[in-house]
Amino acid sequence: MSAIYAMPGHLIRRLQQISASVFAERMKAAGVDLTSPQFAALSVLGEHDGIDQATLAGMIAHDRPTIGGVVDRLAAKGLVERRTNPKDRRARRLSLTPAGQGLLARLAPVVAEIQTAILPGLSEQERQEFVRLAAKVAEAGNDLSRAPLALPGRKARAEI
Amino acid sequence: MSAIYAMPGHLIRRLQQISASVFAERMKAAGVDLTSPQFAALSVLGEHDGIDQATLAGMIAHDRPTIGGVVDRLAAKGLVERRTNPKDRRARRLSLTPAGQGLLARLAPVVAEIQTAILPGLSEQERQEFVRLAAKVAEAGNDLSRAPLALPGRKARAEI
DNA sequence: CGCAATTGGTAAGCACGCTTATCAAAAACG
DNA sequence: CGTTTTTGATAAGCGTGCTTACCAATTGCG
Repeated sequence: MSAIYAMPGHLIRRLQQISASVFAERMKAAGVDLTSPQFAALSVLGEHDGIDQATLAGMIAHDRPTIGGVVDRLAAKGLVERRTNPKDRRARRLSLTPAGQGLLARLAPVVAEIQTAILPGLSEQERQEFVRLAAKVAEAGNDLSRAPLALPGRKARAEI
Repeated sequence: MSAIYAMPGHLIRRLQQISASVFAERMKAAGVDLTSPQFAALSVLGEHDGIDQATLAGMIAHDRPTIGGVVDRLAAKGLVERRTNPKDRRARRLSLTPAGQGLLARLAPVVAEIQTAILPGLSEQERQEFVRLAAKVAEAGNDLSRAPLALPGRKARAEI
């Protein structure tokens, strides 16, 4: 047995792989063509209408170029609209189209189910413990990641 | 606060992001140009000389096309050699070059350090618990992933 | 006010990580 | 023995996720 199998780095990659597979499979079963970053973007936009791409990137912990591509594809599917902000002509304000809102509502139960399917083999208690530990690492390690989570401050939120 | 922040799927992605960043940064600090899948491949090859690409893919839980690219890059760096297996002319037998062996040995302490740095904010006990739970999920969910871990059977190992 | 530094967005490029498809070779089968 | 099935590798294509670099717009500061 190679040493890598007990390494957290390898295990995390495997979990990400399992998580992505489960997500893709369930979405396909629901007849929806959406990847998990696309869903994350949709979900945040559902709660924060009108934010720009850089803010969205910060809220789902991605870099700007990656989010640009994700939004491209969401826009191509007619789920998201991009409008130039007249107050800041660099920025693109994003909002869900009616189709995007409808899809998001329809997906709520599907995504809820996915969250338990993602952690197979664990008891309910273990699952909670896993989430607790993972959240702790995500918070402590936020600044170590290349694209840290950046929630907008109160002022920025008010300006939307 | 959006609902996504408590979802295991999102947390796992964040952990993977942190893990990849830490790995990249430490490798760079060590003056080594190697990504984490490249290291995983190198590590398995160090213990299983002469396996073919499909076997390697199974042992690090990747699909064959991905491993093909990883091996391409390792070969380009002069760390791995690819030879056609005369007994099965479809297969490419892989082995480390002396440079590959040397690098692998040099990296052992670096990689050991990385494993604790990957899980910041946890006590030693919590880290062990995290690894235990993650390993449990990885095992239970193996068949859910698109590229399950596939360790060669005793017979296949003997044939190498 | 005017210039410097910052910020939003995108382009180009690279490495995964997966899909489907294709080819050649080997194995399994009747 | 021949045919079908499986298997190893690769090609092409798509979607992240990141880097550096660049432009344009805005902000901060003297």
